[in-house]
Amino acid sequence: MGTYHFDWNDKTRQTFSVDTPPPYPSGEFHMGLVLNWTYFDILARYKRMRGYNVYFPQGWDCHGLPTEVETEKEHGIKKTDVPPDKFRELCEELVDKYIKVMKKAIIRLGCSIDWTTEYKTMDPNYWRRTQLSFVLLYKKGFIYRGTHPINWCPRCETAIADAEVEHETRTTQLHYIKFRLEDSGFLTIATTRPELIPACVTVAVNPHDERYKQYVGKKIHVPTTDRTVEIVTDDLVDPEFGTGVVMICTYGDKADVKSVLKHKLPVIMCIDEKGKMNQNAGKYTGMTTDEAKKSIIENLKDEGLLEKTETISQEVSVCWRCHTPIEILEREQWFMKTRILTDQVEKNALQIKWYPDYMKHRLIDWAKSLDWDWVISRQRVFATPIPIWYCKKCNEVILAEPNWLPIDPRIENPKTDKCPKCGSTGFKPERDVLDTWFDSSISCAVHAGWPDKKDWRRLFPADVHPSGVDIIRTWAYYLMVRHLALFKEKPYKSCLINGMVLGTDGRSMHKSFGNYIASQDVLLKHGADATRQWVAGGGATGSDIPFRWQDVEYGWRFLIKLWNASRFVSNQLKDLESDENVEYTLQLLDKWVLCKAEKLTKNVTDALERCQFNIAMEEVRNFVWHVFCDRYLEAVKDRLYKPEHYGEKKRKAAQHTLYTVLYRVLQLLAPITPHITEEVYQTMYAEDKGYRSIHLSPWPTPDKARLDEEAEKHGDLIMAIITEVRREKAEKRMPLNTQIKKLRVYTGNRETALIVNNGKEDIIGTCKVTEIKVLPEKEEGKEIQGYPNVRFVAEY
RNA sequence: GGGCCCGUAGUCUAGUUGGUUAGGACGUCGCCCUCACGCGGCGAAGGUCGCCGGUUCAAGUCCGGCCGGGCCCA
Repeated sequence: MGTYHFDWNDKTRQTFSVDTPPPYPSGEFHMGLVLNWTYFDILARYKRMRGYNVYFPQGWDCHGLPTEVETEKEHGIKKTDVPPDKFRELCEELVDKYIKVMKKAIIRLGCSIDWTTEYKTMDPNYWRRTQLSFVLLYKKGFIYRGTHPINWCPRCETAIADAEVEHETRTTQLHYIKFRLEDSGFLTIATTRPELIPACVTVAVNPHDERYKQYVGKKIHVPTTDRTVEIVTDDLVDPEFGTGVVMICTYGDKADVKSVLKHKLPVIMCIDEKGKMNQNAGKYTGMTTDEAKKSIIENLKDEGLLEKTETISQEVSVCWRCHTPIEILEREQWFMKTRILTDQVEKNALQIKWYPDYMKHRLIDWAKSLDWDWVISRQRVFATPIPIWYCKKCNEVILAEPNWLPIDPRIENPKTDKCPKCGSTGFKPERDVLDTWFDSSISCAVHAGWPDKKDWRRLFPADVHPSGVDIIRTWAYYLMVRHLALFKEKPYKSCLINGMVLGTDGRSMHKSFGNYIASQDVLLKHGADATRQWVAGGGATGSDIPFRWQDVEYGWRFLIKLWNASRFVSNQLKDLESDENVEYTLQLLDKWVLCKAEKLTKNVTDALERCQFNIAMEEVRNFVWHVFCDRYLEAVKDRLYKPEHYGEKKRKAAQHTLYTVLYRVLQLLAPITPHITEEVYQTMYAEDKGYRSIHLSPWPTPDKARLDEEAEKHGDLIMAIITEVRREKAEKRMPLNTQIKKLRVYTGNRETALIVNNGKEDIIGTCKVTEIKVLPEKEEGKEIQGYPNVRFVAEY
């Protein structure tokens, strides 16, 4: 059984399950994923050492349009050129290729995943579960089919959900267009989308706008058409925008949808699924929206109806995958009722532990802001089929039974002879497929073993759901609504948020910005452990972190430092058979560093409990580099080199301390830098400690016996004296190894004198002192920083 | 317009419930050439913690206002 294997049969240890987000197999494991995966791998490794039976699965969220597009390109075909199952096969080949590449990157990064759990959402065994969840939600009344305004991406030619719509600021032209009043005269409206004039169903002004009160209720002629519409008032109209008169079209934006509903206006669609003008657009029929816009403006100009045009910047709604501006179309689609769950979402979001805490607002605010239910049908091929047929005669919906699944209605008929309503035997399949989020949003239940494992609730809800800040509104939200609807239970107990990776220029990292760094380059240059240090130490959990080569290099230098320190310790321990049964007399500085190691253990443990990886990282790096290496190792060298002078028991004490502290440090670092710690463990400790891997060793708990506050305080004083002596040598531009003939330390009192005397051997060894005198008097001399009464005089 | 977050040395950033001299990294400037490491070591300089006001014995931290930036949503 592998080191990271989850033991299903172990009922004694507590479980800890990670809801690993299955990534989209794009073929590149980018720095954002490195950040994400490192976070929860640190957590998984930490929990494993804490004694949990850690469940750390890995899946792949395979379906989606980018793969369709690339498959079409690669094979020079259109998705409709071949049967859906054939096209699916071609997509699967591509996805498998990309998964291989990404899997390699995850392994290289050192993630402690249990690969026996690997799954792909495109496997029939997975979409069986997606379909089952659809069937169950249908039966529970959460699924409905309806004709509603929906977001439509004309490039992808599919409906998309609110969560898939992003907003961008773009500069655009605001056209001032004269609409002829039926009586006489004109009103000038301002619009950025003149191509929608054929779909204009009313003209609106703000009810409080004095300028236009007289026109309310009057009829106005819609240019390019032979229609007139009534002028209405609407609070949504901003009197400051343009002329304060706007046209309401079906549909220009979501505000139009509200107005149409409010004023019970007709719907005139003039744009089709491909983003072209349809027959409602009159002479503009067949043009693209851009062509129609140009043409209409030309015509209005000719008629003298175009007053002026100005350039403004405007928020445009775009498709998050391709950044094409979306249209709002009215189409028949499948929906999941999500808004009825909003109160539940809020209640559960507040029960969940968020890292960091304020991220819960992202989920709650998003849930509350939704106007529409979730549109779950997509007009694509490479996705989970909707398990529905329609009766050819009476159009009755025939829902698949759970035991028919998985099933593709586009290929197979329902496993029933006749329509349950009219008895007819002809069926037509639902050709639409499910949103890919419908696949991935049951991950918590699927990871736990639903529906096949009887005891799946044992791993449900997941202990942690890790998520990028950008996908809280999709992943975290959809998980929540789906599991609440299916099981009346929240899907995860805690949510660990990672920020975005920024480029060295401070902007978010994008290929198009020219600030893109491929994770492969980073991993190849400095290795996984250095890269993971950049993640852990780069910034506070949840905040965006900039990519900096210097940070990775620092991590890499730290590894070299740790490696060399381990080498040194290993050399010094050559004659130490085993740490057991060694007689030693701990010296002040031994107790000092042991005490500091205990405090470090507590601080790192606390930080990891709170998912404050940056704090854990800094604590342990600081200790290893500055306390252990720069101070303790340097101070103890003399004692190690000259047992004949100090005595064997003092040397053994140093050896014991080195052995103990290095092991502690390796354990504390193991979750963050798994490779180097394992390597050192195997060569120096494995035989003695007996654990197969450092990652299976029990997490250290602070040893109260070693929490010697007095020794720490006294050691700090000895260290301060050493520092001050060095500072004087630096000030006098003398080499550090300059021999001091005589060092007099004045302590001001007898108590302090005893303390210094206790550590004088370390001062002698570290500062190269021939003779030291510790005197309780108060005398002139160089003051020790932080100890105003302690001074020294050195004779060189 | 609403919500959330942020503003700390030249640069990037840490700072849990308010409590010693605001921590770290990069960069800069001296010095060392010490037998684990020069991918080192020892030191130094550099901060009115955006601005204004308040609460408090005590504010980077809490409250209010202002200025500036980011994200999400209208």
